[in-house]
Amino acid sequence: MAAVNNASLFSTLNKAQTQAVSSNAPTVAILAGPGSGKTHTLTSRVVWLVDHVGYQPCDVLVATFTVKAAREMKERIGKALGGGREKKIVLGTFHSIARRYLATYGQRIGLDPKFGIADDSDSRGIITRICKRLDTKIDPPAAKAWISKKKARGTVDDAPTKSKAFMTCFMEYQQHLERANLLDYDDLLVRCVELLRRYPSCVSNIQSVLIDEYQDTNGVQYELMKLFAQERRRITIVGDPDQSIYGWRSAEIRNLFRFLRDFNGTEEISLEENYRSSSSILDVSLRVIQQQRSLRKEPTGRGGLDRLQIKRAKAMSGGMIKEDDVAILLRSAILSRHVESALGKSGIPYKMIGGFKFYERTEIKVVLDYLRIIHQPDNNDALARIINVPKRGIGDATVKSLLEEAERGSTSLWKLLVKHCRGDRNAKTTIRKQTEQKISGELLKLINNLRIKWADAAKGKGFDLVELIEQLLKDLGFEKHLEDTYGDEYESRWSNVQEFVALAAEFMKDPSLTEEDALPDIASVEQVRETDVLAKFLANVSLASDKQTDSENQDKPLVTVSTIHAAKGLEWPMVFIPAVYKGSIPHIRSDDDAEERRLLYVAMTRAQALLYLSCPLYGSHSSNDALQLSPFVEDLSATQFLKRGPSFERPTMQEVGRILRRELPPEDAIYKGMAYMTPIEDNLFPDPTEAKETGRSSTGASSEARQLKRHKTHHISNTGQSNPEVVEGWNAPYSTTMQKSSSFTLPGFTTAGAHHVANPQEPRPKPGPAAGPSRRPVSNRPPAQRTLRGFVITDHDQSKTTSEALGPILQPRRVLGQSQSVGNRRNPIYPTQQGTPLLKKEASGGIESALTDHKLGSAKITSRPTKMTPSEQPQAVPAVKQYACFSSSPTKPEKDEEEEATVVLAEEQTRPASCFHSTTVGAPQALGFRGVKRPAGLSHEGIAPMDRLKKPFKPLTIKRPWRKGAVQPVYDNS
DNA sequence: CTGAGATCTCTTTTT
DNA sequence: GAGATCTCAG
Repeated sequence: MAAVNNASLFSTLNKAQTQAVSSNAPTVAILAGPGSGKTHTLTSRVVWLVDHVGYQPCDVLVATFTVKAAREMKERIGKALGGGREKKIVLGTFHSIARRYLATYGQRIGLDPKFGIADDSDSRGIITRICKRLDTKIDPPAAKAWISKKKARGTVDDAPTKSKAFMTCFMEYQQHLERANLLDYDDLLVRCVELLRRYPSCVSNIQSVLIDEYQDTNGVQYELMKLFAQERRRITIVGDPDQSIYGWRSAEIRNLFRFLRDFNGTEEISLEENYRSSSSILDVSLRVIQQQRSLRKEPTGRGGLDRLQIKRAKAMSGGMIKEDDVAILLRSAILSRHVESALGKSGIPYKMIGGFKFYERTEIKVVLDYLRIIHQPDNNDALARIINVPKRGIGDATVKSLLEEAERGSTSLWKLLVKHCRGDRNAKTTIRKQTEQKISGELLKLINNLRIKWADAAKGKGFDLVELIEQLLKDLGFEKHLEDTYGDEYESRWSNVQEFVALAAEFMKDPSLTEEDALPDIASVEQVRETDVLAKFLANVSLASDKQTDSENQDKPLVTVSTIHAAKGLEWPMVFIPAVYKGSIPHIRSDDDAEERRLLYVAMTRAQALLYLSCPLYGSHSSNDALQLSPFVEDLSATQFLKRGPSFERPTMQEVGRILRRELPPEDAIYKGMAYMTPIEDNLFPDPTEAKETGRSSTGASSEARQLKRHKTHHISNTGQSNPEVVEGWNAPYSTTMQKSSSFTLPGFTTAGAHHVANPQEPRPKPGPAAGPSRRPVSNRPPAQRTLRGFVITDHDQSKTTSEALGPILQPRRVLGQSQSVGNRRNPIYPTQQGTPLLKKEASGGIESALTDHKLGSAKITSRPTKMTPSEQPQAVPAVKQYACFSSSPTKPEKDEEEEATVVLAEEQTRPASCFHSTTVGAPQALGFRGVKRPAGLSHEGIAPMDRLKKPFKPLTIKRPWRKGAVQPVYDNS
């Protein structure tokens, strides 16, 4: 069997991947950059382990970090493995796997098998209450973060005084959870570690452990991984430190070291050679960008909105690009509102991933809380939340005092209420007669009834989860309640509830879709079989806080709107990142700029062919300040903002088609299809001059902003469902355009012709249609690939290497021509540009060019004499969008540069869309027009991924007992 | 004390 | 643009 399977298995793998998949080393570390086929490699390895090595699927454990990744992994393994065998694999997020072990074996460590999961809002609520009660000055969110860190990491280093208050809070919190029989997310991991330490037999069957996105592991997860694998110590990890974006969740890149240290003889494999496809993407994208650049000279239009771009892209590609090829990635989920409403108005179908939490909706939470109480009446928090929903005449004050009373008496709220209604309570808190009746009759009775029914159901009385929920809704008069509370808005709320019921039904139909299957039986180890569907359902809700909507919408192509975090591991032909402004990315509340930078990097590398970054000019709410472009792209944008949005001209689309390996329909077919709409050019936005005419010259940012706001409301009420393309884009007078544009609060627009494009790996040798996807030799190294090692070096030798490597970049100002973007080491990137490579040392020292090329912003820093002083910088910013295009096309002729300077100058007053172009380097201009002082260097703190790329490559310093390719450890695969 | 209406405040990312 | 919090009438 092996032979046949292997053939097909390896046919889709390149050499490095093959090596990774079929490695016989007990521990394998696969280090790879974006787009190098990590997931594919990992899934293939699972297949190999099962089909070739011969492990039972149930003896293989695969852990991921996000639900989506788990789902995808399962699907892909399922496809590759066949026969539904993937269901036997212990696969899921760390949390979900931990939960399964705890549910099955947790009793051994004194866990009540009916434990519930305290989700984020539960924890927050509990901690907030504790903080209030303790009357400490500590900030609940801070306390929460501290506690979580402490659990996830084991230690927290901070001032002892701080720790003390936090510690008290921590202990109270823990007690509270225990009383309510809850585990929070961190507890799932911590307790599972405890379990597996004390009872290794629970995982004695596990032959091999595989970890996806290893760079996201935190301390506990690392322990857990080791414990999962304790029987055989066979582990495969896959990761890319540059995509480490979960530092806030205590992910520690350091775990890579630990891994290499703890597992001597780890085989390390870089998936460099597989960068082929991406590399050709780079190459081709280059040309795409060029096409766009050539358009810049036409003075027709500028700016644009992604929703329009989407339509245009679709039209101009004759349907080659469809909605589902497009993703809009956001730093924060809240931003999706704007995007969603804009998409909605344009009639573009979309789906939202991440951030948007169905189960967090109030109406759903109420139902869930009832279910949780039915499952476990002692859940005080849940009970307290719904005790007065629907209104029963109990107010906050009473609830609070009841809760305190319960706490004092070491009992639960539920028990207290039951007692009270039976009349054996020495009332400390008075409850009114009327209220008492309601509680007794409507709440306690209702819940008790359902509990009894549910208990009977367990004995096979044919009462399932859906019926339970429906009964609950009926008994509660929930629809009426919603109507009373939400008025005309109630319909959507009620439909959410109905959707929830449908989800429950789906869950019942096929629990394995949403939730894992039972853990494998282990001879001689006794298990508690999870029989309670309700428990599983609730756990699933807590651990997979998003619904799966895919099933119904699969026929229609949908644009994806997603948080960047949730987009990790995915890719799309066309990607928009519409909020690249300071405060969003890096986020205002983030204290780790390097991580924010990686985040942007992750976002950008999701793009296969087309990448657009944009920056709105104003915040959406009451901010008087114009938004500033994210410092991460400052240097890029300074040179690469385009006046206009992208043009999806035929040559461009042809290249896109090549990248995607799709066929672009013939020209006539395309134009036939777009008879009545879609401007070919993106000229939504007025010229600077026109902007002035519309009365938009500087009157101060704040009044502008206000004006904007008015426009916004105005617009919303006035624009019907008419074809937005026509209305706004084309025939409408500018005033309308402005209104329309301002209605979209993420308007500014920075196109980036693919991140890759921003930094060409090579000079385009002969820009010709020959640039096919597979043409490039595999020697091109994916930049990020090395970085894992780069990182490793970093820890040892950081200061030195870094400062040397980054020295030139850190220099804030340089004179034109003196420095140059970091191009390909072997070949100066832009033939026409003068200047020397930034990193001479490396240039001679031989890091691969690609490593440095990959750098996003800083690789491109070049500068020229400042043309304007800071005092010339504009104060006011009219409402026009900015478009930026990251490109890497060759230097423009001098003339062009002059032109550009002029354009930028014009923007000084009127702030039209500004246009940057990487090749028309001009950071100072950007400086000028934005009125921002540029930081001394991009990489002021931490080592951003792209910066790390600049470090010379060194092999890992960790000693290993054998060399690659030499003696391999023998599998004891008896 | 409750409940309705008004006002303030925020807003990361995921399990 | 929703949630938490505050204010005041009953």
